[in-house]
Amino acid sequence: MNPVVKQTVERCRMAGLRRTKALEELIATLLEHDRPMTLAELASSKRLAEQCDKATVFRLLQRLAGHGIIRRLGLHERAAYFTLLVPGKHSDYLICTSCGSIEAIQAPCPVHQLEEEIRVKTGFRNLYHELEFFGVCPKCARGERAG
Amino acid sequence: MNPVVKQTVERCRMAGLRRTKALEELIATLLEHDRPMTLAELASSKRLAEQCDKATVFRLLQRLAGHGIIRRLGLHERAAYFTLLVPGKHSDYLICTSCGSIEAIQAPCPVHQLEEEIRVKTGFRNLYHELEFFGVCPKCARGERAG
DNA sequence: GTAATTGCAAATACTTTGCCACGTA
DNA sequence: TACGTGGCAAAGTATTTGCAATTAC
Repeated sequence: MNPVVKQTVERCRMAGLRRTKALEELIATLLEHDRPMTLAELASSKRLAEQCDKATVFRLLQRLAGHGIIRRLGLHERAAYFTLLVPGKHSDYLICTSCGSIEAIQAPCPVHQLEEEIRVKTGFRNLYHELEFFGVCPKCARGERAG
Repeated sequence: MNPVVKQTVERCRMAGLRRTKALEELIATLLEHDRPMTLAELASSKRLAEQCDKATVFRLLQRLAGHGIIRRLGLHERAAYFTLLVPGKHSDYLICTSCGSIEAIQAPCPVHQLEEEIRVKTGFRNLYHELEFFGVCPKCARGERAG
């Protein structure tokens, strides 16, 4: 099993969750796609479609989000997106408003200092941020895909 | 009439939209609240509740977003949020995950340079970003409001 | 006069829950 | 054994659309 999957399942165990097949497949699926995914995408993905019901995936996502193992994101679509939180790793995203493609941005995030200032000035706890860039990708701009 | 409302309605007219009472009230409502609002909030706000149907507000929001007068935001809630785009003004937001309060952040946005790099490297068109900070506000942390 | 806009009601889309069966610890 | 989990189906919430009537230009 992929070491990050193993490590994440271990975090789930620490948090008091039971080690089920569905849990492992969900984490593996999120990890191998390496981008935020919707409930519908997850529930119909190869690993999970055969494994369990959509309601189960939903409840798993809820539990994992509650324990800080995954995070729920907005991203403008009607459906919510979920992304695996790997300790020490932070991602911002670049999203095409035409075809809906989503990719993680590699560049170092320029927001940490502002985040620190906000933490100090406002007294907010458990502060984190989300940064997304939206635009029309070159393919869509060329008309290769309709939007 | 508030000059920003007037100016924004004028932009709508330029874009080919008709000047209706509902349009003016919608823009005035968004402006006076000065924070992103949901369709439900807007449709039930004092100015709009008496003015028109929720479907009308929905379609107005759609049209305005299509013409770049307002923008649709994610913000983690199930409902979509909408914010007025005033030329030359950019806001990032600080959101309490416990009570749901939303406030605009005054500090200059630290993302412009990265945005420029992304524009150049990826060839994305019409690029813009959204930056939100989430956390638990001091009131909620003190237990004044349940979460 | 003509096309955009609106209201009402019905249809969708996505999420969330109830209840009882099942599996992990 | 006990309690977290899972399946199925039904309910809930927010969005989106059809169509005939109305209104801005």
